[in-house]
Amino acid sequence: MPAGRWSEETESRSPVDVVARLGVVTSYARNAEIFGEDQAAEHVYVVLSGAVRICKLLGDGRRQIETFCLAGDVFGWETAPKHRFSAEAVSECKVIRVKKSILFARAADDAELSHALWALTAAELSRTQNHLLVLGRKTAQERVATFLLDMASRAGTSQGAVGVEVTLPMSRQDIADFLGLTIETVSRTLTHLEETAAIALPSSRRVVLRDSVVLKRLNS
Amino acid sequence: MPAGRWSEETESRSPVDVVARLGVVTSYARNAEIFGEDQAAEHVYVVLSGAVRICKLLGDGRRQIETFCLAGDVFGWETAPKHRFSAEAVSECKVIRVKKSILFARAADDAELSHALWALTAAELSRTQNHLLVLGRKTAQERVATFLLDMASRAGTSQGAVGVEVTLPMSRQDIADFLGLTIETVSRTLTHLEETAAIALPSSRRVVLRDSVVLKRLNS
DNA sequence: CGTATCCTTGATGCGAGTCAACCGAGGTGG
DNA sequence: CCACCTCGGTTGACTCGCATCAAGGATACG
Repeated sequence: MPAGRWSEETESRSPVDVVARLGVVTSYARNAEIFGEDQAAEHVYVVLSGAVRICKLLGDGRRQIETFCLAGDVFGWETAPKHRFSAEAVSECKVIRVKKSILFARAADDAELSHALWALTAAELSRTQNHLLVLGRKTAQERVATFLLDMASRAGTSQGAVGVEVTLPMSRQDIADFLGLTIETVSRTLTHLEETAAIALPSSRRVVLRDSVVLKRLNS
Repeated sequence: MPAGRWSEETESRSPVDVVARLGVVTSYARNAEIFGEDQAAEHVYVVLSGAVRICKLLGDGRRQIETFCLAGDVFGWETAPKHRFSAEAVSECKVIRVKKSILFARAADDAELSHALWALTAAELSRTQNHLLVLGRKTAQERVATFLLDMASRAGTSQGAVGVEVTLPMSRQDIADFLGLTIETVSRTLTHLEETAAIALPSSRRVVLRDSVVLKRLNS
């Protein structure tokens, strides 16, 4: 496993690998809680396989999913001593858990690692800011289209290829709570996109992006 | 100006001061653009006085304000070589502009500064994530209440003091674009909060928090 | 005093939420 | 093997909160 220099533009494999080598692997069952809100934040996690949802709850049970973490993504990241959100396994998944104290100690005299930690946080901030625009200003159709394109690009498919099939690891409820919609609206919107031939739905969890021009127009 | 050790929990004055000493001061008129979307991101900024809005636009003109930066706040922060949002002066304001390259060079062999940069980014991420919950799941009343409490606490008033008056530097349109609402809904909601004695509005830009219990219940 | 800008208020419409029924894929046990 | 249940998803009828459209005030400024 080569060290690989960190560069500002690319999300090099290196920092995640560095983190990975310092921790231990744990498995979680579907819907298992990895950590809860207000729990002590002692670890940082890297997803190896499966998917994790990061969520916040309101007193009356309303839920907002901040992000979904797929293989290679890092979460648990915080300066605060307590987590300000919870993390749950969307599907059966494996994650690496690393003590924050160990990581920080190492970063203190490793400028490269230190920069990598910062870059990862900045990247997450950028994604979160994009999502703000989605939740604040986009319609249901636009939200769903944005979500599908995002999932497709994260699944590593070549950008804009026609007929790409994406398998969604999460339920409609998860999608709804991520997009600030209800389960019914998500379902109806997907049906509508299928009726207008923008996508195909061979099964509820599998989506084929048919007309990426239409989807991208909805994306902005 | 003492160096002051950076501590993980407190937002020490030190890192901002360090940044401040490396840059030059510039003034901007109301509504002036400080930088635009897709412009080269060569500087980082610190607000000295006044307020700045950070925004993103959709093709058809819909706008989402990501955050308002007040005195002491840092913005412009990004790993990417181009800005992914624009920054505009909400009111007459003064900011310090620092070359990112200089700052980064310094951070490379100053672990403390490096940690400070990371902590600032993490803090902004945390605020952005809270705002996701607001935009995704809160009602208009809750959004406005959350906003008012946030502005009050940032204005440095003692938490929860009754009768605190906050002066809002931004227009109703700015508030609406921050909260994912329309100007009319913001106005009506403020009127409604006034009618129910939760707040008082001596003038349109000045808000007195009368019943912080009601406001806090709306906050979650 | 006129005008521009910002804010408020009212009437009306629509997109998404709510409530409720139904469908279909597994899974389990008689 | 089939009856039954459960769980996730879809669909329909209706409601409601916020947006839209449209006037009308208030404040500041030349």
